[in-house]
Amino acid sequence: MKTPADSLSVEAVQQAATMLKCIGHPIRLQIIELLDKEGECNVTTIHESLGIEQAVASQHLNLMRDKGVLAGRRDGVNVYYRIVDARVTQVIECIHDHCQP
Amino acid sequence: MKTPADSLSVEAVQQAATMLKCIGHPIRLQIIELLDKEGECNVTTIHESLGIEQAVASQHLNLMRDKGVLAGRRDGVNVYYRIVDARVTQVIECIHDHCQP
DNA sequence: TTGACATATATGAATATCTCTATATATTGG
DNA sequence: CCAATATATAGAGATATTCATATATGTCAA
Repeated sequence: MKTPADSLSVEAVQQAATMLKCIGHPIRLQIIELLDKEGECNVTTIHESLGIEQAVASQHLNLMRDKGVLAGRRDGVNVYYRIVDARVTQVIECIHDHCQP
Repeated sequence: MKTPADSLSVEAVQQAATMLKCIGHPIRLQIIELLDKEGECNVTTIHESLGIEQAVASQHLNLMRDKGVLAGRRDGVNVYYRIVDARVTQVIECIHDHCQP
């Protein structure tokens, strides 16, 4: 049985919900998948890999960066994004473990 | 390094995104928390515990049931909801492990 | 059957999300 | 500086969410 200590605070629930909502979108989840696999990708790689418009990729990337899920690092003309929220990595691996056929 | 086998199919990504979006809402995540802790709850317990309108609780519960996250069982005048998507339980426990202060 | 209680649904308004097109900004090579 | 490439942003239209109010439905006891 669970104990009261297993409950998250209201703020923790809010934060967790924000993070989950952030990755709870097909395109964004695919981006997370790609970044989890590749470690780091620039915008062009992402939008070409997923077959989506560059602007759409950029918008989703900026959204996830604003929520603290991703971070971007500019290298010359490219911006490389990576996952910075460790919870996201954990959730993704959890899903890999439990969503495979 | 990851292998191609670590990637989810497009359908699996869609399914996973739907599930994550489902629990990526403060009220729904709190409901999940409660059900994970208590095992089963009726609508009144949920809406009173969370301090939300009965109709709102019912709406979120029906949404999650429609997405296959929850199931309800009627016992007389009450309907008891429980988590039926094992992935959700895993993700919640994962979040507990990584979101505590 | 009627009343009381629990749950579900309809509806609408406010707000948010999503994606497209077009354009702007940034960086570098020449 | 200029051209080329990469990335970001603005604006708008379509769609989806969210939550409140009101009402409907279901169950049981008397």
